[in-house]
Order: sequence, then structure tokens, then C-alpha cells
Amino acid sequence: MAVTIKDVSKDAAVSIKTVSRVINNEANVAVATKKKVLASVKKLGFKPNKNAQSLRSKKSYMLALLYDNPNKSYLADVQSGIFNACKNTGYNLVIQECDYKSNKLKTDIIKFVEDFKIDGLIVTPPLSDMEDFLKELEDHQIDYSVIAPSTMNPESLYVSSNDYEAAYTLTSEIIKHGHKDIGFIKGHPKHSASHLRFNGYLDAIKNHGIKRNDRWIKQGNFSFKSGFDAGVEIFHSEKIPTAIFASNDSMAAGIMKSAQMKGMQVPQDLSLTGFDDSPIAHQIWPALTTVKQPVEKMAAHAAKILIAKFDGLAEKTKSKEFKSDLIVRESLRSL
Amino acid sequence: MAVTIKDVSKDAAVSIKTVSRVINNEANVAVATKKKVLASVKKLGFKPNKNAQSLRSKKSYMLALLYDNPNKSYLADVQSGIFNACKNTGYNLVIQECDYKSNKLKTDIIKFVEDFKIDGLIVTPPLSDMEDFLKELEDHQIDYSVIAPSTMNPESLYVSSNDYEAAYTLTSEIIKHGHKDIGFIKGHPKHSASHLRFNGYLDAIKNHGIKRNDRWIKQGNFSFKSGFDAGVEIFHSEKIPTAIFASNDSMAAGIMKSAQMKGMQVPQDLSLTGFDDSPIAHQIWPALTTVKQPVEKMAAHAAKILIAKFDGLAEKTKSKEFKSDLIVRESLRSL
DNA sequence: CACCCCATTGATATCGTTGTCAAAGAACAT
DNA sequence: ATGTTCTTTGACAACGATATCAATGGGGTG
Repeated sequence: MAVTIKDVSKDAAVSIKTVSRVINNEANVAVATKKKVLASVKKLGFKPNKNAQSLRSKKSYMLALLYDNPNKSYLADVQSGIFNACKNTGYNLVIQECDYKSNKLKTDIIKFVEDFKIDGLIVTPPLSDMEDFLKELEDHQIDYSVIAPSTMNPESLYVSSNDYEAAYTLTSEIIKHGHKDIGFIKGHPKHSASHLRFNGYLDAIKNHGIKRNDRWIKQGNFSFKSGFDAGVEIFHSEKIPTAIFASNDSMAAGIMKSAQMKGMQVPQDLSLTGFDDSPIAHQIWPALTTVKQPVEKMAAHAAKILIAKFDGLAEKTKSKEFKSDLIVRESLRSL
Repeated sequence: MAVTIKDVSKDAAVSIKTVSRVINNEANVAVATKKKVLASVKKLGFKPNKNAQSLRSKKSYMLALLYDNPNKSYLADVQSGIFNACKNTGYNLVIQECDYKSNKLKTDIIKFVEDFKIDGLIVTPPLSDMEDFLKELEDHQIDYSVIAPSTMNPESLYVSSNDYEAAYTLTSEIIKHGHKDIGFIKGHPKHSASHLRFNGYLDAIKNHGIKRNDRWIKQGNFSFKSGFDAGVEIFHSEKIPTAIFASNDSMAAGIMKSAQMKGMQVPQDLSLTGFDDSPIAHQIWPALTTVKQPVEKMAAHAAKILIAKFDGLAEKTKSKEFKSDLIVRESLRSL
């Protein structure tokens, strides 16, 4: 039989309520009492029964990760980060796949949160880009923190990345390599990252005096196939860019395939860059020059600020922006 | 305020115990009563409070997925399968990353199960290949089901794949394409899948009268780099095989890179096959001929048989072997 | 008709915590 | 010395289910 709060109270010669106060870090417990109780807790190896706690306090100690993203490696990294942040906090994670297109999304999620008494949500793109969805959560007083490229609401809990800046930097890097004819494959239009990356690209070429050529700018959706199709289109035209910036690695791989099928060599005949540093980026040849976001750290932070809100912890755990790194590999060459 | 069992009992004009009987499908409830109660349950939208149930019944309604596998897409598929199986069963999943090399593994996991009162474990390779680990679980009366290539213990709950057969088939396919000089890259030695795939290969070439050439057989560990290194070694030798069977897709991609760096074209100069049909298999060019296991279905089944054991459900939900499919793509050509 | 048995049902205790509220005592002001 | 306030503590109810065990009543048997 497991040790209960009663055993501790007996051992420490105090009431169970006092033990409860100690383990919940409540105020107004004499230092000596607290010490005594903690000693007993340790001695007996007491662990509060989560179900009893939840039942009584109406808290579940459960966070839920909301996602609708086919990128498995992204999902795995996010999870991993959250798990690390939850470790030793008493919080646990459940994962909930969503369909951002569903018109039942809002009601489904609210039902989910209520049914499972989820304490808080961690919301990832593209759900984190849907303002009305977030609004709905707030209306229902559901706590959440978002992982998103941009910060729409500085009041809310968020972890953001610097997609615009990173795209600007990467584009500048391409230009530094002597390229002037630079194509761009846009990401999924529902992801704010897509627009930020595109804007970073646009501003970079503009500031370097390069004119935008819309025949080399194609709409993709982050999938391998959309990259492949975009590549086919571009390589079909008369004049071909010397470099292409794909908004993620999968699309870059797709373009690489379409280029190679046309008999072009990367990077000799075409320079290529991706974004995200997903596993494929270094598993194809030539390996992709790309941008790496600290996804795992970001996710961990998203969990931390949420937990901090619940437990009223450290003031310093605040929303924040993370910086991405440029990863230079073989797919970009100097002209 | 949420609907409780009390509300239902009032509405149906029965005792709470009777409601409890109905929602737990206990025997000895009159049909009319059952109907009445179910009507009230539906009408009020009653959902049993999991914490109360767990507290009283000492069950957590939690399964845990144990894994130690860097393959993110495998993990994602396994998870997805389990989630589907859990849907509407009242069970939930928590995920626990492990370190199969740790000597604290056993005690850590047992502590984890006891702390969180996990009802059952789903164990994936390579943990599912560690007999002493499984033995320990049994000694502690911890329920589990394993996802494993081979079945070591037909008594336990398991979901297996036909790795030997699939490797045999794939090798035969390579031979049918006219290849006689066929290299092989072994997988991680701690995974039983590695040995099964290797044996399938060995038996296939043997039965087709092909002699084993150990200079073309290299040890890998399922990583991209190990494939790359093996490729470098093989291509360094004087005589080069016309085809290489890599024990998974990542290693095949590594070999492809090493081949391309040597100026060889796949499949013109070298045929190549992988295993697993992970995303990379179709995102590189040429796309890999490989073997696809129904990972998601397997994982779902593993969860189902575990849940069936707890809830004493359908007799037909039994341990079983799943078949893999050969996926023919561009990386294998006829000589 | 008396008896027993078995299927069905309910009253109440219980799981292990936290919430409520009141009591006891210390500290301070008057 | 007395009243007031604040800190510290504990007794007991409550959360929402399941477990125990006894009560009820219909059906079969001798």
C-alpha cells in the first residue's frame, strides 16, 4: 500500500491539513512545522495521489498539445521539449491532433478541455495563427500558450521565432554568394511563418537592389510534392533562376528532385536552400543549407510559462522570442 | 457544473450504484433498468469523472508508451495508432522516453509505473527485444504489450511483423532484377529486426545459389551516418556490388550520398533498397524501393489487446503478426 | 403453502486529497 | 488589563466515483 497524507501526518504529529499546506507550498506555516513535515515526507517517500488531488481541487495537472501538422519531426521535437519541461513539475502531457479546417474545431477543443479537465493548452502552428480560435479559448477562460512565428497578442503567453529576420539573413547570404536570380517557394498560406519568410525574402532582395520576378515565385504548401511541382513549373520556363529559396526543407527536397530529373546538378546548376533543418536536410545529397530553429527549447519554454502561470512561479519565466541559426551546407554555392 | 452520477441517478430514479453498474457494464442489471439509465446518461450528457474513478478503483486508465528510438517518424506513427485505439475507450496515453543502455532502466520504469499508477505499457524496439527487461516487468506484475519484429514469448501480448519474410522477398526481388553481387548493411545489433532482416537476406541469396561476400556486408546502426560510412568503405574496394540492401531507409540514403559523391548514379551504377518506407524514402531522388510495415495499425492493435485484457473485451482481439508490403520505386533497376 | 435461491437494487462506507471555517495562541495597540 | 488582529493549526465536510453488504421480491421446489 502506498504512503498517504495520513501516514505523513501521523509521523510528523500534525494534522493532514498541515501536511497538505506544506506540500502545496501554502503560506502561513511555521518554519519548524514545515521542516518537520518535509522530513517525514522524505522519510516515508510520500507522493501525493494525483487523482485525489485532481478530484478535490478540480485541477487535472494535465497540459494538452494541440497540433495539426504533418511534419513528424517537428511534432517529435515539440513533444520532447514539453516533456522535459514537465519533468518534476507534477504536470503531464496529453496530445491532441486537430483538424484546423474543421468547423467543429472550436467546439471540439472546448469539449475536449472540459471533458478531460485540461489545465492548459500548448498551441502550435497553424492553429496558433488562427485569431478567432484563440479568441474563443479566451472567451472560455481556457489558459494556453502558443508557439508561433509571430506574436499577435503580446498579452498572451507565447514563444515566438524570428522567421522574418532569419529569412532576411538567409536571402542576404544567397545574395552574398553572387546570386541575383533567386526564386522563392512560399509555404502553406495558413501558416503565418509562410508570410514572414516571404517578407524576409522580399525585403532582402529589395534592399540589395534586386527586382522581384514573379515567375520564379511559386505557391507551395510545405509538402514535398508542392515543392516538386513548383520546381517543374519553374524549370519549364525559359530563364531559370540560379538559386531557389524554399520555405521549408521538404519543398527544397522536392525541388531538388525535379531539378535532378531535368538533369541539373545542385549546386552546380542550381543553388537551393531550405528552412527548418529537418532530418531530410542532411540526409539528401547535397545537404541543404537551411535555418534551424530551437524547436525543442521553444516548446519547453512554452510549457514552462504555462506551468509558471498555474503555480505562480518565478517571475522571470516570460514569453519570449527565440533566435534561429543559419546552417550552411552544400546546396548553396558561390557564382 | 458538470453532470455527476448523482444527477443521473436522480433523473433515472435509481440508486447511484445502479448507474455505476450500467456504465461499467456489470452483470445483473435488468434490461429495462439499463435502458432507462442509458437514456438519462445520454440525455444529461453524463461523462464519468476519471479522477474519481481512478481514485476509488485504483486504476489510472493510463497506458504508457515506452520508446528509445531516434526515428521520429516511427514514433509519430506508433503514437498515432495508439491514440486511435484509445479513442472512446476511456484510456489515455502518456509517453515515456527511455534509455535502453541505462542500468537504472528497470528500476526507473517500475518506479514510473508505480508513481503514475500506469495500467499498462506498450513497449517498442529495442526495449521490446530485451528479455530481461520484460521478465522484470512480469515479476512486478506489470501488464504490457510489445511491438516487436519477432515473438520471443508467445504467451505475452504482442504485435509482430514479418521482417524475415519481407527481407527474403525483397532480396528475391533484387535477384529477379538480375543482380548477383548484392551488398548488405546490417542494422543496430540490439534490434532483433536487424538479425531477422539479415537472415532473410542470407537465406534468399543462398536459395538462389548466390555466395555470400563478406566484404560487401557491413555493420550499421540504422543511422544515416552509419550508412554513409558503410558506403564509403564498400565503394573503396575494387569490386563493387551492383545492388545494396540497406536495413533501413536512413542508411540507404547515406549510401546514396556516398555513391553520388563518388560520381555514381543510382540506379544506373548501383541499385539500392531500404526498409521501413520512412518519409525520406520518397523524398530523395531516385526514390527508394523499400518495405512498408503497417506501423500505425500495429501500434493500434498493441493498444487494443492491452485494453481488451483490462476490460475483458472481445475474445478475438489477440496477439498477431502483421504483413509488410514491398514498395517498388526507382532505386532498383534491372541489369 | 412454506421454503429457499437467485437476480436485482440500494444505503452507506470509502478512496486520498483540498476547502471551509473555527479555534487557539501570539503580538500589538489602547 | 483588555480588546483587536494576525498567524498558525486542526476537525470535518466534500469531490465523484466504486465496493461492500444487506434488503427486496419473484420463481422454483417439495
